[in-house]
Amino acid sequence: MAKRITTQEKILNAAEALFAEQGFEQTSLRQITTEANVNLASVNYHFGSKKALIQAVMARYLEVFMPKLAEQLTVLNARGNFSTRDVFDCFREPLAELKQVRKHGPTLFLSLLGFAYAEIQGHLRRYTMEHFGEVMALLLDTLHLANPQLSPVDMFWRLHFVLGATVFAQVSGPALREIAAADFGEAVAADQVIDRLIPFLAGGLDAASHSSTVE
Amino acid sequence: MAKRITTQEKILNAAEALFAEQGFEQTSLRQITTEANVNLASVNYHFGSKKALIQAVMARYLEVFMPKLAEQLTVLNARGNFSTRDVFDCFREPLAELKQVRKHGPTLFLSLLGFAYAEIQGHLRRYTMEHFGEVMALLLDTLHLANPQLSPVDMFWRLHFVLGATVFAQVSGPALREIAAADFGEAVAADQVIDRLIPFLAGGLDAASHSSTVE
DNA sequence: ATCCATTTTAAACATGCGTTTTAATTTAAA
DNA sequence: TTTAAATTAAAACGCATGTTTAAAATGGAT
Repeated sequence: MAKRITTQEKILNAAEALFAEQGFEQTSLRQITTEANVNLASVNYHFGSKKALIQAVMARYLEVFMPKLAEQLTVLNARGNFSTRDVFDCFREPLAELKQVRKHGPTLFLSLLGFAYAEIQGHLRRYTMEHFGEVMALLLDTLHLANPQLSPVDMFWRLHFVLGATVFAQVSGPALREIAAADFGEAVAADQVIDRLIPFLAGGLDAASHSSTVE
Repeated sequence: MAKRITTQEKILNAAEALFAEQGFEQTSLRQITTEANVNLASVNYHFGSKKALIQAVMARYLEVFMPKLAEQLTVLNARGNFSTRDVFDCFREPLAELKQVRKHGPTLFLSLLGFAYAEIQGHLRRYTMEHFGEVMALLLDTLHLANPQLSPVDMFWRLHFVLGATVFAQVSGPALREIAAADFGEAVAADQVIDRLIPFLAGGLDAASHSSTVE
């Protein structure tokens, strides 16, 4: 009664695991096909190119995550009178929803997103902007409503600072957790990193702008 | 009376410019030697390998920056009674000092640091930790003194969130500045990104810890 | 001026990459 | 069962990389 796993799925599963661990550019098709026990050429047969494979891996998560996030943000906007913290909490549920895609979906997705953002200079940039664009704009508007004292351009920059910190925490998370465990004897689960991160991000976003703090 | 520029210097100058723009792995030795107008093999002759060249490029800045930073932090610790903002301000002077190394030294160095941190999974990690280790520990202690309400392990994580946001702002800075200019009609110089960043970071670091904000 | 170590040069090497090709095999419909 | 399409398989292609080799050129010291 075990579900038949197609070659495409075998490739996607092996690819996403290796991508999340090493990044896109550092992972070769030969690694992927070896791990998936399929022929090298099958990647180009089923997906056309490595670029297309990367997009397919991302799409599997984005198509679940993005609508959910947009929905949460829309609800919050309709409610009105909310804080920065409320905006960030909109991410929790859509992220948890990714467990349905894959067991460790939330963690995998954040790692993938991290590498995608890190390699945004390359071919992923256009694709990312196309799919992130409108949700990003909605997020930007929502954050602006939560922090009307900040100008839109200030909010733009701070949102990207937030993304940078998040992405980096995720990408270098394993290494940092290892160091933290060694230096403080305190093991931290991957999920708890986000709990540490959110107050930091909210505090940064809510801070007074530079123009009003210049001495 | 123009100072004689050696082949090694020509290589270092061309390499650092390309590294700061594209990252280490994305820059080939052929690009570097073409830009520097030297022979391809001269890199391996003078530096031994590409790895060693990368370290030489970083070392030129680290050897100036790190002692200056340690000095500033030591002075601040001796003074006592300081804020997070004071700690961050310790970075300004050592960074400005890099103009003596190179005209656009501060910007170049931050970009290089960003890529180094981003590629920390590779061979740069050990080298980075060796040279950053003790200064990082001093920085951590100093930040803890500025924020005694946070536990050391909390501070550890927040410091890395800070580094992540900084690094990312630098690495993806050019692309973001382009977008900001298009969307807001507001051109932002590279230096001003740091002015936007510092209040954000200080606000994040000073935020209440998660344990006291859990609902 | 000669000699020897240093440096520069051109060429080739070995390796890994994404992709393409061509044939074999499997699958499913007629 | 036959037939045609879809899939898998093995091999090679073309290209770019870091590195090495061996000869040529350079530059001081004797």
